[in-house]
Amino acid sequence: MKKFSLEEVKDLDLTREIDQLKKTFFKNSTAVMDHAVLFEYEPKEMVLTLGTELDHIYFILKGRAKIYMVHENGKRSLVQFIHGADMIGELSLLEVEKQTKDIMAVDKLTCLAIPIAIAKTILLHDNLFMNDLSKYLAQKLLLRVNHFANGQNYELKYRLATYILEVEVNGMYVEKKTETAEFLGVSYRHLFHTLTLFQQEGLLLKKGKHFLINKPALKTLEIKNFF
Amino acid sequence: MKKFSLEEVKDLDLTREIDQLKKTFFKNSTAVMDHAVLFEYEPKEMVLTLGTELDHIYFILKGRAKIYMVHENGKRSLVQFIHGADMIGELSLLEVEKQTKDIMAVDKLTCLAIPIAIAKTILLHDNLFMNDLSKYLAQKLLLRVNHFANGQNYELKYRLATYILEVEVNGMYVEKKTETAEFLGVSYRHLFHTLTLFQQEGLLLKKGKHFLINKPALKTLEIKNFF
DNA sequence: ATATTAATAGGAGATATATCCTATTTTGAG
DNA sequence: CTCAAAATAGGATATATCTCCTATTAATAT
Repeated sequence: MKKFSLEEVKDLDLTREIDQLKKTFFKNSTAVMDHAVLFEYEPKEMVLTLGTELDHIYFILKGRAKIYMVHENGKRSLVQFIHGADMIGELSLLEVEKQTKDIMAVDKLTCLAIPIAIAKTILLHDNLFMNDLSKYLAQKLLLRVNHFANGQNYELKYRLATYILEVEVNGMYVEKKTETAEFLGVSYRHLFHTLTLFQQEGLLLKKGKHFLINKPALKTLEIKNFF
Repeated sequence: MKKFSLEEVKDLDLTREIDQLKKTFFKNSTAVMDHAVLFEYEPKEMVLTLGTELDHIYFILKGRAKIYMVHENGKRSLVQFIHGADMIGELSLLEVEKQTKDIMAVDKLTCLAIPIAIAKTILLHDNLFMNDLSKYLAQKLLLRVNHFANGQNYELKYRLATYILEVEVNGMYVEKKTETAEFLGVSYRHLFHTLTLFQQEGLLLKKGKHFLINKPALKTLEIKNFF
């Protein structure tokens, strides 16, 4: 993990993302920017580990990260992917989370970090920020509930078809299969089994390491309102 | 559904619950009380049906309700039970929900209702309320994610044991089995199968329609941090 | 009171998904 | 460039859970 001051930003090509932040979350609280620093994590680096006490709240500027819940029995589940404009530590800011979850960078991850103490004294008293924060939390809530409820109600083939249609790039499904399995909450083995079925049924065609997708066929399995 | 004005409250024995509301959510916005009315629903009455446009935001004073997500395929999943001090319509207030979910009263349900327009002009500008609302949403988020992630990671017997220990009254498990099945997100049939296993293993003993629980034995299956 | 609906109870069978292996290939670190 | 760690690939088997039945009993509404 590397730290940068905001002055060093120019070379990092993050001015657009930071301007965006100022215009949304910090519209009325530009003062917090005086205390902001940048944190940069390497792919697969742990951003937080279970139970850490947070001293900053993060706003993701670039890159993606995974939030895991670690279970008693040693297993863990991917709770969500987070990325641009997502926050880390909002639950700590509001003092509702006993222990932080595991968070791991996926790509190179750059965050703007505000000391929690500053956030508490400035942001929590900024009504515009609180409105944004509430909306943000409400959206998260809807998304998560949708995601899990779908997982409970549709078997993998429907979720997988929907997911592939969502992340497809130029008619190709190029995501890492390990990541897909985690996101959909199934074992890697089972994902593979279903992928093989999809090939047999002509929904997918393997091209090297990736898959060419049969969009119309996949559409027949698609779940509406999944995302 | 019956409507009451706030003046009729005395006979309903809700003064304590309303005082509580004033002290928390409305601490700084007692003005909204001038526009508040009371809605009372009968057991099993639908409070909202899918896609209704909400004109009030509700605060539950008494009773319980179930929130369902209705899926494309006709199935539905219980998203959560809500009860005293829970809100209905917060997502509409924040304008993040396209369509409301199905909500059904379980017992007799009494809510204090504030017109959405009033809530938007008063509550959304009340920083204390916004803080409470954010905390409320953050807690909901944690609870839901926990619940579903647990469901994904532990098989029924662990969740059931944990649930029974949570809702047990004087050493008896008296909940309706249909409700338990919905809450734990499994088929009624499978719940029953597991209940039978529990009896064979001496974790439960049927007493009429209810079950006498073997606490120490159930404890061995309990999931920590489930609720 | 009577009719209807919901809850309880459980048999039989199917299946979606997990667990546990073993190999090969690819990627990343030093 | 080399080695270790992930990712990909898939066989075999087990099982948690579902679906589809059929009764019986309890609750609720007319």
